Amino acid sequence: MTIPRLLIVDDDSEMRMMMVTYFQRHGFIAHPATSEAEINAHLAENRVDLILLDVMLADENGIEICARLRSEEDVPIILVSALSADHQRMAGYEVGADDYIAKPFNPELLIARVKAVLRRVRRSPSLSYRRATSVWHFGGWRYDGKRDEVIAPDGYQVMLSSRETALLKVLLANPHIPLTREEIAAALSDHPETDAGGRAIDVLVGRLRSKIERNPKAPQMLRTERGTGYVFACDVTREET
Amino acid sequence: MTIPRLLIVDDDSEMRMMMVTYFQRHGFIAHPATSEAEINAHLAENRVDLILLDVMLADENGIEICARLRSEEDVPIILVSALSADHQRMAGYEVGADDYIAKPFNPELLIARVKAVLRRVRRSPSLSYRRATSVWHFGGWRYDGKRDEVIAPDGYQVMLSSRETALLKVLLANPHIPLTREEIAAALSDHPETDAGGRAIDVLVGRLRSKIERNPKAPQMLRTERGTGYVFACDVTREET
DNA sequence: CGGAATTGGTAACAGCTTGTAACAAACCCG
DNA sequence: CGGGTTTGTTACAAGCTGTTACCAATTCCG
Repeated sequence: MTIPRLLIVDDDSEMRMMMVTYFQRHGFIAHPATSEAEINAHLAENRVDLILLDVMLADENGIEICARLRSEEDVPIILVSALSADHQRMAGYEVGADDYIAKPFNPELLIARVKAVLRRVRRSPSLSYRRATSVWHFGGWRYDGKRDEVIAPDGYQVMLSSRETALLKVLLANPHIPLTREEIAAALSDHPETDAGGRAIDVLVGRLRSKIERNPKAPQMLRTERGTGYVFACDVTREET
Repeated sequence: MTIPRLLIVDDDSEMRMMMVTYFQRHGFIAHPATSEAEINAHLAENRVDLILLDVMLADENGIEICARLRSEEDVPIILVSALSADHQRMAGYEVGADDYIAKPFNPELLIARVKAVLRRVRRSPSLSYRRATSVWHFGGWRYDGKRDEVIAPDGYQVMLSSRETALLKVLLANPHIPLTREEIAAALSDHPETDAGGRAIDVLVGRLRSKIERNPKAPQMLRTERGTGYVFACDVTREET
């Protein structure tokens, strides 16, 4: 676990430096900033784990800064403000702040809340924009969306019809999420109403099972959720390219 | 984006139902619970995105419950409490809560803070938190939550229906803890009120007994607690994988 | 202690959901 | 066109689940 890097944004120099030294003394890396320009300059050059942003800066508005940052970045932001009325807090949360802390604050509590946000952030892998890849792996199987090839764990290629392939793609896009027949039908077709009457999805599911399930009578991956629909109960990974 | 699923834990029935309906009216899926046993029972069977946990329950301590949940699970937790002193809030954050909200609270602000936590959580790959399924052992039996396989002590596989499996999971999540029929029904169903009338749970228990008890007439594991409900009187271990 | 009342067990049943074989229509491609 | 393939429909069988009814077990209470 690396040391968390904070950016402390406050235009009151005494408060700013007090916070910086306080966090440093508690094992954080903390840098000061006083304006949106400084935030941007710092972000351009440094990794930051969390921004502590005062809402009332000299002639800038922390809420607006937060909104602008959020429109581009996913950096966690905790707003700090002497304005503690509910509607002011709401405004902070509405522009995407992770927390809103009223001044004056208990320094220990501030650290606890910073840690709470970091804990949550650290658990989620950083969101990185990844080029869409077309090769999927699931339970030993491999599906190459570019060539439309489905390869079984034993290496043999399995031939799927176009409809079966389409169903597989829908399932791969929604692993572990129960899908109703209606949702599947809608995802498969530009004319969802076509499937209105009948059991088309059931039959389609059955046919796909017969090709990709080892024992179609006791499906491991393409499970039935009685009363709901079907779930693809299988971890899916997209191949890095 | 799927609808967020909340679990509202409060022992004051008026407050609990008020919150549940309020969240439902704002587009959330919300389920009530009153105790740690109910939380476990619900988590065993349902996806949950966030738990709103009252700190002062009848004879349980929300802080301790939070600590126990956190020691195993990564489900987001917001603590709610009438105790708003700094050291009490600190205690909440220290056991891993994502936020700590004082009662009485502004309902709109509560929703804003719930959304703030969910926003942060949603970056993670799996949309909804689901209790980690692994392999469970109990009295010589083995249940593989991933494959949904139940293996008897003699090595043979026993086929359970989906409802029977769901019941087994609830029991495994609460060994040695008496569960009322209502708690079981609530964990098994998205619409607890459906089971209102009848003996569905009794019959379900009977069917499960007939499959996993050596002598269903004198159940060793799935015991009846007359006047209360049922207990899973069996040590359960979760295999580390 | 004994009879009534309460509580739990379960067989039987009915309603509903799902699986799938069989058929027919549509489609594809030479 | 003409054969093979794919796909939706239908019909039936099988399975799942809640309800009811009845009986057994337990508890209550005079």
